[in-house]
Amino acid sequence: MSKFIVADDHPLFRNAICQVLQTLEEGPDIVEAQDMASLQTKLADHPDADLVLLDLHMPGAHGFSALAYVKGQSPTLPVLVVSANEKPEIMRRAVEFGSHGFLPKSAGIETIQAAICSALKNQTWLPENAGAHTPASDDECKLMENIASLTPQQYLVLTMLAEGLLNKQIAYELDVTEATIKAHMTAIFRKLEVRSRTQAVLAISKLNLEIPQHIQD
Amino acid sequence: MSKFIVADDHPLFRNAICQVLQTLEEGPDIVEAQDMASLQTKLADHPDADLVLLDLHMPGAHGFSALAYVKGQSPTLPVLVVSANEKPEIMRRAVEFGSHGFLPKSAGIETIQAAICSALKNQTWLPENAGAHTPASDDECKLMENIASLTPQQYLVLTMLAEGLLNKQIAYELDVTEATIKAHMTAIFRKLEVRSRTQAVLAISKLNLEIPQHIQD
DNA sequence: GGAATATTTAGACTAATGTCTAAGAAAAAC
DNA sequence: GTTTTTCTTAGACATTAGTCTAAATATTCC
Repeated sequence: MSKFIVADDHPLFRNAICQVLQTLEEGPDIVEAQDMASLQTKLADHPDADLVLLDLHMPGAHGFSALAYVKGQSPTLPVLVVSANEKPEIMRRAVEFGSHGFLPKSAGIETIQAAICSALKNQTWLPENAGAHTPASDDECKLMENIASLTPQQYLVLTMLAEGLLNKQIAYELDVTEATIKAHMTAIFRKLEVRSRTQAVLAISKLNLEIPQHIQD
Repeated sequence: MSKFIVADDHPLFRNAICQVLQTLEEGPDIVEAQDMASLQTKLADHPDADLVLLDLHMPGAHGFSALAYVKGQSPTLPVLVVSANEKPEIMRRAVEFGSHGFLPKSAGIETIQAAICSALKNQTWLPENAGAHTPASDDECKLMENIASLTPQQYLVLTMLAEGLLNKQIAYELDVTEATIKAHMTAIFRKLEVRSRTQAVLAISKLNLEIPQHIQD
């Protein structure tokens, strides 16, 4: 019996995915996450998971940085990126960045089944229209590695920084003192090899998905 | 006789465009710019220009914010966006944001001629594969207007901020004091309706082109 | 010419950032 | 069960950021 983590902010879609998972085997163990914070928890709580289905558009998930984080926390856990975005570059970069494939949300049931089976067998799956492979730049790969090296709390702080929040506000949200946030910031800057919060925001922006979410919805 | 401003950082491509312009009429007046700073100068020096051919990938041009700036400075001057990017969303957004069309760099001579003629006649031109129209969000349009309201110097400071520079560094580059940069920053924040440099960077990032430049080149 | 706008700067201040040292507590890894 | 990593916090400190008031200069618009 396999254990799945389904990370998507859309309840209807999570439900649909669960339906498909149940066609693959009897009573699969399914863990759901509706945002990046809950995914962080579920990841830590279920180290025995066999596959993550990850929507890069979840609240708190800043594009590919979310993938970097999951791969950093669980390097051997297969990840299948799920997105409404169907651009070949995105699909290929998802694989380049360590996922086991890309599943467009428009896919039919058979396609979804095939992709999941491939990922469980540790194979990569891509839609037919993904086209030729374009390698990601060294800079980008380096950045993915750097983000993967962040601890869970550091990643959380980084995403809140990427919302434009002040240290004070982040501290309040996380119910810790500002000193703690400052310590995290310094650590984050070191790992991302930047010297200020502005540069950190610029770095993470480079991993953003291409189309702003509000356009394609 | 028409006057053209050709803004592209690639000398070969500028040259090619000039060739095409010369097929359209006898001895056209052609002004060239290789980066955003020189485009700012040329725009100010040539208020009688009839058309701008604008590459959004020029150094200093942060995606659509460059278009916003040109439209803000010269609201009635037709702009033809030129880019290697051929994504329909980009093309349509270019028009949505006030340009008179989108010219893919892969276009043939006849196509380029047609696009330029359309723009000169104040008509909009789009490639056939641009597809259906998707309106930009209100937020995005508002942001374009806000950027268009920036003065030339303010825009310049904003782009340097978007490079991750400190006030002190920007002041040194522009050969003014830090007090001047601070004054510009305060003005920029007001116009962009943000409260910190971090938020300003996030705002301008929303107008970035979809694919990082190093991938598609 | 006069009015409005853009650019520049200073000084004084407040607030926010960021680093360093040091250290306690909790959780995870081995 | 000890070691390592993570998370937390404090205090002191230096730097940077940002606002406000005020003003000089230059350009442009009408």
